[in-house]
Amino acid sequence: MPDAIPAFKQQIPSQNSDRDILAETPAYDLIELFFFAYRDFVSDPDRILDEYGFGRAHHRVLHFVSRQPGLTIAELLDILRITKQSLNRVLKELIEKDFIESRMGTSDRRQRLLHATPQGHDLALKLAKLQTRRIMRALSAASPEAKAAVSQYLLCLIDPDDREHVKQLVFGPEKT
Amino acid sequence: MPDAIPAFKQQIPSQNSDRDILAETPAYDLIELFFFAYRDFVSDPDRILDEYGFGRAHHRVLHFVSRQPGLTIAELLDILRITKQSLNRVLKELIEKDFIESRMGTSDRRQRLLHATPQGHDLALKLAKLQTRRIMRALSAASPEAKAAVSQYLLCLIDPDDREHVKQLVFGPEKT
DNA sequence: AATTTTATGTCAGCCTTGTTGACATATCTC
DNA sequence: GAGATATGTCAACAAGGCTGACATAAAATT
Repeated sequence: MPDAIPAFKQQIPSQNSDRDILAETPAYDLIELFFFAYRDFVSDPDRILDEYGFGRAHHRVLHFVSRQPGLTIAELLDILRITKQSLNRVLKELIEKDFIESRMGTSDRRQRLLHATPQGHDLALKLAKLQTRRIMRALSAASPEAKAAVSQYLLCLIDPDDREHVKQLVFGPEKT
Repeated sequence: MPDAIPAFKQQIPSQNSDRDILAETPAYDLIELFFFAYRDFVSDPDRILDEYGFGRAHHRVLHFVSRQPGLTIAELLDILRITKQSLNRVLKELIEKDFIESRMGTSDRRQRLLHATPQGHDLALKLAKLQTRRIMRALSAASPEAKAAVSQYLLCLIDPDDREHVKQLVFGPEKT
Protein backbone atom coordinates (compact mmCIF):
# COMPACT_ATOMS: atom_id res chain seq x y z
CA MET A 1 0.00 0.00 0.00
CA PRO A 2 1.21 3.49 -0.80
CA ASP A 3 3.05 5.19 2.00
CA ALA A 4 2.61 8.86 2.65
CA ILE A 5 4.87 11.15 0.72
CA PRO A 6 8.08 11.32 2.80
CA ALA A 7 8.27 15.09 2.72
CA PHE A 8 4.90 15.29 4.46
CA LYS A 9 5.42 12.39 6.76
CA GLN A 10 7.77 13.94 9.27
CA GLN A 11 7.38 16.69 11.77
CA ILE A 12 10.00 19.34 12.36
CA PRO A 13 12.39 17.66 14.80
CA SER A 14 14.09 20.90 15.74
CA GLN A 15 11.81 21.79 18.61
CA ASN A 16 11.28 19.32 21.36
CA SER A 17 8.55 21.40 22.90
CA ASP A 18 6.50 20.97 19.75
CA ARG A 19 6.77 17.24 19.98
CA ASP A 20 5.86 17.29 23.64
CA ILE A 21 2.84 19.42 23.03
CA LEU A 22 1.73 17.08 20.29
CA ALA A 23 2.19 14.11 22.56
CA GLU A 24 0.62 15.66 25.63
CA THR A 25 -2.10 18.03 24.50
CA PRO A 26 -5.32 16.08 24.15
CA ALA A 27 -6.98 16.20 20.74
CA TYR A 28 -10.34 17.03 22.26
CA ASP A 29 -11.83 18.02 18.94
CA LEU A 30 -11.22 14.70 17.22
CA ILE A 31 -12.12 12.72 20.33
CA GLU A 32 -15.46 14.44 20.68
CA LEU A 33 -16.31 14.60 17.00
CA PHE A 34 -15.72 10.87 16.81
CA PHE A 35 -18.18 10.34 19.64
CA PHE A 36 -20.89 12.52 18.15
CA ALA A 37 -20.41 11.18 14.65
CA TYR A 38 -20.64 7.59 15.80
CA ARG A 39 -23.67 8.37 17.92
CA ASP A 40 -25.58 9.67 14.91
CA PHE A 41 -24.11 7.19 12.44
CA VAL A 42 -25.64 4.22 14.22
CA SER A 43 -28.93 5.96 14.92
CA ASP A 44 -30.23 5.61 11.35
CA PRO A 45 -30.16 1.79 11.30
CA ASP A 46 -31.48 1.61 14.86
CA ARG A 47 -34.84 3.00 13.84
CA ILE A 48 -35.33 0.41 11.13
CA LEU A 49 -33.97 -2.51 13.10
CA ASP A 50 -36.58 -1.75 15.73
CA GLU A 51 -39.33 -2.53 13.25
CA TYR A 52 -37.88 -6.01 12.80
CA GLY A 53 -37.34 -6.61 16.50
CA PHE A 54 -33.60 -6.49 16.01
CA GLY A 55 -30.88 -4.49 17.73
CA ARG A 56 -27.40 -3.29 16.89
CA ALA A 57 -25.90 -6.67 17.63
CA HIS A 58 -28.10 -8.23 14.96
CA HIS A 59 -27.07 -5.52 12.54
CA ARG A 60 -23.36 -6.22 12.94
CA VAL A 61 -23.82 -9.93 12.43
CA LEU A 62 -26.10 -9.53 9.45
CA HIS A 63 -23.81 -6.95 7.88
CA PHE A 64 -20.68 -9.07 7.91
CA VAL A 65 -22.46 -12.25 6.90
CA SER A 66 -24.13 -10.46 4.04
CA ARG A 67 -20.84 -8.99 2.92
CA GLN A 68 -18.93 -12.26 3.15
CA PRO A 69 -21.06 -15.21 2.26
CA GLY A 70 -19.71 -18.40 3.75
CA LEU A 71 -18.25 -16.70 6.79
CA THR A 72 -17.60 -19.14 9.63
CA ILE A 73 -18.48 -18.70 13.30
CA ALA A 74 -14.83 -18.41 14.26
CA GLU A 75 -14.17 -15.68 11.71
CA LEU A 76 -17.23 -13.78 12.83
CA LEU A 77 -16.17 -14.01 16.46
CA ASP A 78 -12.81 -12.61 15.51
CA ILE A 79 -14.38 -9.66 13.72
CA LEU A 80 -16.88 -8.78 16.41
CA ARG A 81 -14.67 -9.57 19.40
CA ILE A 82 -17.49 -10.97 21.48
CA THR A 83 -18.01 -14.37 23.05
CA LYS A 84 -19.63 -17.23 21.18
CA GLN A 85 -22.50 -17.14 23.68
CA SER A 86 -23.25 -13.52 22.88
CA LEU A 87 -22.99 -14.21 19.19
CA ASN A 88 -25.14 -17.28 19.39
CA ARG A 89 -28.00 -15.46 20.99
CA VAL A 90 -28.43 -12.99 18.17
CA LEU A 91 -27.40 -15.39 15.43
CA LYS A 92 -30.06 -17.85 16.54
CA GLU A 93 -32.71 -15.15 16.22
CA LEU A 94 -31.48 -14.15 12.77
CA ILE A 95 -31.64 -17.78 11.64
CA GLU A 96 -35.08 -18.38 13.18
CA LYS A 97 -36.47 -15.30 11.48
CA ASP A 98 -34.91 -16.41 8.20
CA PHE A 99 -32.43 -13.62 7.64
CA ILE A 100 -29.39 -15.88 7.80
CA GLU A 101 -28.89 -19.52 7.06
CA SER A 102 -26.23 -21.80 8.41
CA ARG A 103 -24.84 -24.55 6.17
CA MET A 104 -22.52 -27.30 7.16
CA GLY A 105 -18.96 -26.81 5.88
CA THR A 106 -17.93 -28.86 2.87
CA SER A 107 -14.24 -29.39 3.48
CA ASP A 108 -14.61 -29.31 7.27
CA ARG A 109 -18.01 -30.48 8.32
CA ARG A 110 -17.64 -29.10 11.83
CA GLN A 111 -17.80 -25.56 10.51
CA ARG A 112 -20.97 -23.60 9.84
CA LEU A 113 -20.87 -21.45 6.76
CA LEU A 114 -23.16 -18.50 7.21
CA HIS A 115 -25.15 -16.99 4.37
CA ALA A 116 -27.70 -14.22 4.26
CA THR A 117 -31.08 -15.23 2.84
CA PRO A 118 -32.62 -12.97 0.16
CA GLN A 119 -34.56 -11.29 2.95
CA GLY A 120 -31.33 -10.92 4.90
CA HIS A 121 -29.49 -9.37 1.98
CA ASP A 122 -32.35 -6.94 1.44
CA LEU A 123 -32.26 -5.71 5.00
CA ALA A 124 -28.47 -5.50 5.07
CA LEU A 125 -28.48 -3.50 1.87
CA LYS A 126 -31.22 -1.20 3.10
CA LEU A 127 -29.23 -0.38 6.21
CA ALA A 128 -25.97 0.03 4.32
CA LYS A 129 -27.61 2.45 1.91
CA LEU A 130 -28.94 4.50 4.78
CA GLN A 131 -25.49 4.85 6.24
CA THR A 132 -24.04 5.49 2.83
CA ARG A 133 -26.37 8.42 2.35
CA ARG A 134 -24.99 10.00 5.50
CA ILE A 135 -21.43 9.28 4.42
CA MET A 136 -21.91 10.73 0.97
CA ARG A 137 -23.41 13.86 2.41
CA ALA A 138 -20.34 14.26 4.59
CA LEU A 139 -17.90 13.56 1.76
CA SER A 140 -19.62 15.91 -0.63
CA ALA A 141 -18.98 18.74 1.81
CA ALA A 142 -15.27 18.04 1.72
CA SER A 143 -12.37 18.12 -0.68
CA PRO A 144 -11.91 15.45 -3.35
CA GLU A 145 -9.01 13.92 -1.45
CA ALA A 146 -11.09 13.70 1.70
CA LYS A 147 -12.21 10.15 1.16
CA ALA A 148 -8.67 8.83 0.90
CA ALA A 149 -7.62 10.86 3.93
CA VAL A 150 -10.53 9.62 5.99
CA SER A 151 -9.98 5.98 5.00
CA GLN A 152 -6.33 6.24 5.83
CA TYR A 153 -7.08 7.87 9.15
CA LEU A 154 -9.65 5.30 10.21
CA LEU A 155 -7.42 2.45 9.15
CA CYS A 156 -4.55 3.78 11.25
CA LEU A 157 -6.79 4.15 14.29
CA ILE A 158 -7.10 0.38 14.24
CA ASP A 159 -4.69 -1.70 16.30
CA PRO A 160 -1.58 -2.29 14.17
CA ASP A 161 -1.80 -6.07 14.62
CA ASP A 162 -5.26 -6.09 13.13
CA ARG A 163 -4.72 -3.67 10.34
CA GLU A 164 -3.78 -6.17 7.68
CA HIS A 165 -6.69 -8.38 8.60
CA VAL A 166 -9.12 -5.49 8.40
CA LYS A 167 -7.64 -4.37 5.09
CA GLN A 168 -8.36 -7.79 3.66
CA LEU A 169 -11.88 -7.76 5.00
CA VAL A 170 -12.69 -4.29 3.81
CA PHE A 171 -10.85 -3.98 0.52
CA GLY A 172 -10.84 -7.64 -0.42
CA PRO A 173 -7.86 -9.96 -0.89
CA GLU A 174 -4.80 -8.29 -2.39
CA LYS A 175 -4.07 -9.13 -5.96
CA THR A 176 -0.41 -9.79 -5.32
CA MET B 1 -42.84 5.30 -8.05
CA PRO B 2 -45.34 7.91 -6.91
CA ASP B 3 -45.59 11.25 -8.64
CA ALA B 4 -43.02 13.86 -7.89
CA ILE B 5 -42.92 17.49 -8.71
CA PRO B 6 -42.05 17.28 -12.41
CA ALA B 7 -39.38 19.94 -12.48
CA PHE B 8 -37.51 18.36 -9.60
CA LYS B 9 -38.12 14.80 -10.55
CA GLN B 10 -34.89 14.35 -12.38
CA GLN B 11 -31.58 16.02 -12.81
CA ILE B 12 -29.77 16.39 -16.07
CA PRO B 13 -30.19 12.96 -17.62
CA SER B 14 -26.57 12.73 -18.76
CA GLN B 15 -25.34 12.70 -15.19
CA ASN B 16 -27.97 10.42 -13.82
CA SER B 17 -25.76 7.38 -13.78
CA ASP B 18 -23.18 9.17 -11.67
CA ARG B 19 -25.71 10.32 -9.17
CA ASP B 20 -27.34 6.91 -9.01
CA ILE B 21 -24.07 5.19 -8.31
CA LEU B 22 -23.32 7.65 -5.57
CA ALA B 23 -26.74 7.20 -4.08
CA GLU B 24 -27.07 3.48 -4.47
CA THR B 25 -23.67 1.84 -4.11
CA PRO B 26 -22.98 1.23 -0.44
CA ALA B 27 -19.74 2.69 0.88
CA TYR B 28 -18.78 -0.56 2.54
CA ASP B 29 -15.21 0.53 3.11
CA LEU B 30 -16.06 3.60 5.15
CA ILE B 31 -18.87 1.83 6.98
CA GLU B 32 -16.64 -1.01 8.08
CA LEU B 33 -13.56 1.07 8.80
CA PHE B 34 -15.70 3.24 11.06
CA PHE B 35 -16.81 0.17 12.96
CA PHE B 36 -13.32 -1.23 13.42
CA ALA B 37 -11.79 2.14 14.26
CA TYR B 38 -14.40 2.87 16.89
CA ARG B 39 -14.03 -0.61 18.34
CA ASP B 40 -10.32 -0.09 18.95
CA PHE B 41 -10.60 3.59 19.82
CA VAL B 42 -12.71 2.89 22.90
CA SER B 43 -10.71 -0.16 23.93
CA ASP B 44 -7.77 1.84 25.32
CA PRO B 45 -9.80 3.66 27.99
CA ASP B 46 -11.75 0.51 28.79
CA ARG B 47 -8.71 -1.19 30.25
CA ILE B 48 -7.97 1.68 32.62
CA LEU B 49 -11.57 2.33 33.59
CA ASP B 50 -11.76 -1.29 34.71
CA GLU B 51 -9.15 -0.60 37.38
CA TYR B 52 -11.42 2.05 38.85
CA GLY B 53 -14.58 -0.01 38.62
CA PHE B 54 -15.93 2.28 35.92
CA GLY B 55 -17.30 1.57 32.46
CA ARG B 56 -17.72 3.47 29.22
CA ALA B 57 -20.76 5.27 30.50
CA HIS B 58 -18.72 6.72 33.35
CA HIS B 59 -16.06 7.77 30.88
CA ARG B 60 -18.46 9.77 28.74
CA VAL B 61 -19.90 11.57 31.72
CA LEU B 62 -16.53 12.32 33.26
CA HIS B 63 -15.12 13.47 29.94
CA PHE B 64 -17.76 16.08 29.23
CA VAL B 65 -17.94 17.30 32.80
CA SER B 66 -14.18 17.65 32.93
CA ARG B 67 -14.18 19.51 29.65
CA GLN B 68 -17.01 21.85 30.59
CA PRO B 69 -16.96 22.73 34.26
CA GLY B 70 -20.37 23.82 35.44
CA LEU B 71 -22.27 21.64 32.99
CA THR B 72 -25.86 21.07 34.04
CA ILE B 73 -27.75 17.80 34.10
CA ALA B 74 -29.99 18.92 31.26
CA GLU B 75 -27.04 19.84 29.05
CA LEU B 76 -25.36 16.55 29.78
CA LEU B 77 -28.51 14.62 28.92
CA ASP B 78 -28.67 16.46 25.63
CA ILE B 79 -25.09 15.56 24.79
CA LEU B 80 -25.30 11.91 25.73
CA ARG B 81 -28.87 11.31 24.53
CA ILE B 82 -29.74 8.96 27.34
CA THR B 83 -32.44 9.13 30.00
CA LYS B 84 -31.92 10.87 33.31
CA GLN B 85 -32.27 7.54 35.08
CA SER B 86 -29.41 6.05 33.08
CA LEU B 87 -27.30 9.13 33.65
CA ASN B 88 -28.09 9.24 37.34
CA ARG B 89 -26.87 5.73 37.94
CA VAL B 90 -23.35 6.42 36.68
CA LEU B 91 -23.24 10.02 37.87
CA LYS B 92 -24.09 8.94 41.40
CA GLU B 93 -21.15 6.54 41.39
CA LEU B 94 -18.81 9.20 40.06
CA ILE B 95 -19.90 11.57 42.81
CA GLU B 96 -19.68 8.93 45.55
CA LYS B 97 -16.17 8.00 44.48
CA ASP B 98 -15.23 11.67 44.40
CA PHE B 99 -14.50 12.12 40.72
CA ILE B 100 -17.27 14.64 40.17
CA GLU B 101 -18.96 17.10 42.45
CA SER B 102 -22.41 18.59 42.09
CA ARG B 103 -22.98 22.16 43.21
CA MET B 104 -26.27 23.98 43.45
CA GLY B 105 -26.78 26.53 40.68
CA THR B 106 -26.26 30.16 41.58
CA SER B 107 -28.70 31.94 39.30
CA ASP B 108 -31.13 29.01 39.21
CA ARG B 109 -30.92 27.00 42.36
CA ARG B 110 -32.78 24.04 40.89
CA GLN B 111 -29.86 23.29 38.65
CA ARG B 112 -26.85 21.18 39.55
CA LEU B 113 -23.57 22.46 38.19
CA LEU B 114 -21.21 19.56 37.68
CA HIS B 115 -17.47 19.85 38.21
CA ALA B 116 -14.70 17.30 38.07
CA THR B 117 -12.65 17.01 41.25
CA PRO B 118 -8.85 17.06 40.94
CA GLN B 119 -8.96 13.28 40.91
CA GLY B 120 -11.64 13.42 38.24
CA HIS B 121 -9.64 15.78 36.06
CA ASP B 122 -6.60 13.53 36.40
CA LEU B 123 -8.46 10.48 35.20
CA ALA B 124 -10.19 12.34 32.39
CA LEU B 125 -6.86 13.71 31.19
CA LYS B 126 -5.18 10.34 31.42
CA LEU B 127 -7.86 8.79 29.22
CA ALA B 128 -7.86 11.67 26.76
CA LYS B 129 -4.09 11.42 26.37
CA LEU B 130 -4.37 7.74 25.70
CA GLN B 131 -6.83 8.34 22.91
CA THR B 132 -4.80 11.26 21.63
CA ARG B 133 -1.79 9.00 21.23
CA ARG B 134 -3.81 6.77 18.93
CA ILE B 135 -5.14 9.76 17.01
CA MET B 136 -1.71 11.27 16.55
CA ARG B 137 -0.33 8.00 15.28
CA ALA B 138 -3.11 7.91 12.70
CA LEU B 139 -2.65 11.55 11.67
CA SER B 140 1.11 11.26 11.36
CA ALA B 141 0.63 8.58 8.71
CA ALA B 142 -1.42 10.98 6.64
CA SER B 143 -1.05 14.23 4.79
CA PRO B 144 -0.95 17.58 6.60
CA GLU B 145 -4.43 18.41 5.40
CA ALA B 146 -5.76 15.16 6.79
CA LYS B 147 -6.74 16.57 10.14
CA ALA B 148 -8.94 19.24 8.62
CA ALA B 149 -10.47 16.73 6.23
CA VAL B 150 -11.21 14.27 9.02
CA SER B 151 -12.71 16.95 11.28
CA GLN B 152 -14.88 18.20 8.49
CA TYR B 153 -15.99 14.69 7.62
CA LEU B 154 -16.89 13.74 11.18
CA LEU B 155 -18.72 17.00 11.70
CA CYS B 156 -20.84 16.42 8.62
CA LEU B 157 -21.72 12.91 9.71
CA ILE B 158 -23.54 14.51 12.61
CA ASP B 159 -27.24 15.29 12.25
CA PRO B 160 -27.53 18.73 10.63
CA ASP B 161 -29.75 20.03 13.44
CA ASP B 162 -27.08 19.26 15.98
CA ARG B 163 -24.09 20.41 14.05
CA GLU B 164 -24.00 23.95 15.36
CA HIS B 165 -24.45 22.77 18.89
CA VAL B 166 -21.60 20.29 18.56
CA LYS B 167 -19.39 22.90 16.96
CA GLN B 168 -19.89 25.11 19.99
CA LEU B 169 -19.15 22.28 22.35
CA VAL B 170 -16.08 21.08 20.53
CA PHE B 171 -14.48 24.27 19.27
CA GLY B 172 -15.79 26.61 21.90
CA PRO B 173 -18.12 29.60 21.50
CA GLU B 174 -17.58 31.58 18.32
CA LYS B 175 -15.86 34.90 18.71
CA THR B 176 -18.27 36.75 16.47
C1' DA C 1 -50.64 34.50 46.68
C1' DA C 2 -51.81 30.63 44.22
C1' DT C 3 -50.82 27.82 40.41
C1' DT C 4 -48.14 25.84 36.99
C1' DT C 5 -43.89 24.67 34.96
C1' DT C 6 -39.18 23.27 35.23
C1' DA C 7 -34.89 20.81 36.94
C1' DT C 8 -33.68 17.23 39.23
C1' DG C 9 -33.91 12.80 42.08
C1' DT C 10 -35.57 8.20 42.91
C1' DC C 11 -37.95 3.66 43.01
C1' DA C 12 -39.12 -0.42 40.50
C1' DG C 13 -38.88 -3.32 36.79
C1' DC C 14 -37.68 -4.63 32.09
C1' DC C 15 -34.60 -5.33 27.77
C1' DT C 16 -30.35 -5.94 25.12
C1' DT C 17 -26.00 -7.33 24.92
C1' DG C 18 -21.96 -8.18 26.94
C1' DT C 19 -19.46 -11.56 30.44
C1' DT C 20 -17.77 -16.32 32.79
C1' DG C 21 -17.87 -21.27 33.57
C1' DA C 22 -19.22 -25.83 32.64
C1' DC C 23 -20.44 -29.32 29.71
C1' DA C 24 -22.02 -31.82 25.11
C1' DT C 25 -21.33 -33.31 20.36
C1' DA C 26 -19.48 -34.02 16.03
C1' DT C 27 -15.56 -34.09 13.28
C1' DC C 28 -10.85 -33.63 12.06
C1' DT C 29 -5.96 -34.78 12.95
C1' DC C 30 -2.28 -37.49 14.60
C1' DG D 1 -8.19 -44.73 19.27
C1' DA D 2 -6.84 -40.36 21.50
C1' DG D 3 -6.75 -35.74 21.54
C1' DA D 4 -7.66 -31.29 19.46
C1' DT D 5 -11.00 -28.29 17.28
C1' DA D 6 -15.57 -26.02 15.85
C1' DT D 7 -19.63 -25.33 17.42
C1' DG D 8 -23.89 -25.43 20.55
C1' DT D 9 -26.08 -24.83 24.95
C1' DC D 10 -27.38 -24.07 29.86
C1' DA D 11 -27.18 -21.02 33.74
C1' DA D 12 -26.07 -17.02 36.10
C1' DC D 13 -24.53 -12.44 36.25
C1' DA D 14 -23.28 -7.34 35.01
C1' DA D 15 -23.46 -3.01 32.49
C1' DG D 16 -26.08 0.22 30.68
C1' DG D 17 -29.90 1.28 28.03
C1' DC D 18 -35.33 1.88 28.60
C1' DT D 19 -40.34 3.13 30.58
C1' DG D 20 -43.55 4.73 34.04
C1' DA D 21 -44.72 6.75 38.25
C1' DC D 22 -44.02 9.79 41.79
C1' DA D 23 -41.48 13.47 44.84
C1' DT D 24 -39.40 17.98 45.76
C1' DA D 25 -37.75 22.47 45.43
C1' DA D 26 -37.43 26.54 42.96
C1' DA D 27 -38.68 29.44 39.19
C1' DA D 28 -42.16 31.47 36.31
C1' DT D 29 -46.75 32.80 35.40
C1' DT D 30 -51.21 34.35 36.32
